[in-house]
Amino acid sequence: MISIKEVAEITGISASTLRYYESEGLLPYVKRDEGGKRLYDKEDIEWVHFITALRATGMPIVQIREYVRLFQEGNGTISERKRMMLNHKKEIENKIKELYRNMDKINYKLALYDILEAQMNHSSIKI
Amino acid sequence: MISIKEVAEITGISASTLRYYESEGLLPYVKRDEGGKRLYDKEDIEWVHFITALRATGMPIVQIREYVRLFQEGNGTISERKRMMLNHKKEIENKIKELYRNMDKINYKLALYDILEAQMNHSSIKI
DNA sequence: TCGGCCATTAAAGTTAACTTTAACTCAGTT
DNA sequence: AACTGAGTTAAAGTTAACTTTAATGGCCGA
Repeated sequence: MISIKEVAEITGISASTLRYYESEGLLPYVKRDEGGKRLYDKEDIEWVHFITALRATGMPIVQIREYVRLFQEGNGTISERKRMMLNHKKEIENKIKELYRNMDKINYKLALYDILEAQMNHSSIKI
Repeated sequence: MISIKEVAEITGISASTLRYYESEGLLPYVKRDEGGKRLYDKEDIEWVHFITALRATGMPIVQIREYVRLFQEGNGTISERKRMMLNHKKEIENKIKELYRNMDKINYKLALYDILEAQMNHSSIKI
């Protein structure tokens, strides 16, 4: 059972963001000590890591909250949760494809710069 | 020379966003007709497409503005512009790598769901 | 000349995801 | 007893990138 500060250090998510995530229903059941301070166990940390992966891939907080809600409902929601993850995986794949497509345009620009520079060298013009 | 509405239709960027981009210095030298209405030529449309690629890959508007500023300065800034594009390309590559890394975590979750579902089928529990 | 459509600007509003602040408490140290 | 450091909450603030609104005007066909 570790403090919020330690979780922040381990996960790279700031203490205030951890509190914010909790207030948004992304981290239910975080325990407290006698003084009311948050205590995180190993499972909580794993969960923070997973949430971070969902966030880093663009899943909005409302959707993560919905996922957590389904999780709390129990095994009856497994197929729905699986469907959510499959959908999200497709979105990530699309995002990657779009990044590649747009990177092509930047590569094209870079190729033009190579030609421009070559021309300038050829005509002895210094940039 | 086409209207803002047509450019919006062609590029998928709304007219208000096109005006916003212009006000932010991303689209300099857009001409006007006698009535003060914007007129876009082929080059402008290409530029909108390129800006869109930069935006879609996460380049912030301030940085695009800086790129445009260098472009307007002329050929003396070619190496700097090329450097910017190379940097941005690296950022996109990193972004893609991070997406793959995080997708792995989602794939792991999906594998767990497969196991869970298999177990439930085996024990004749219906979800 | 009227309605409809398209345009203009400046300014205000929106949205998501945090972050910061203010006021307070509590535990341990000197 | 005072200080330090970490925690708490609720509320306000921030940021980027747009979007919407309000007030205005030109043009064109019926």
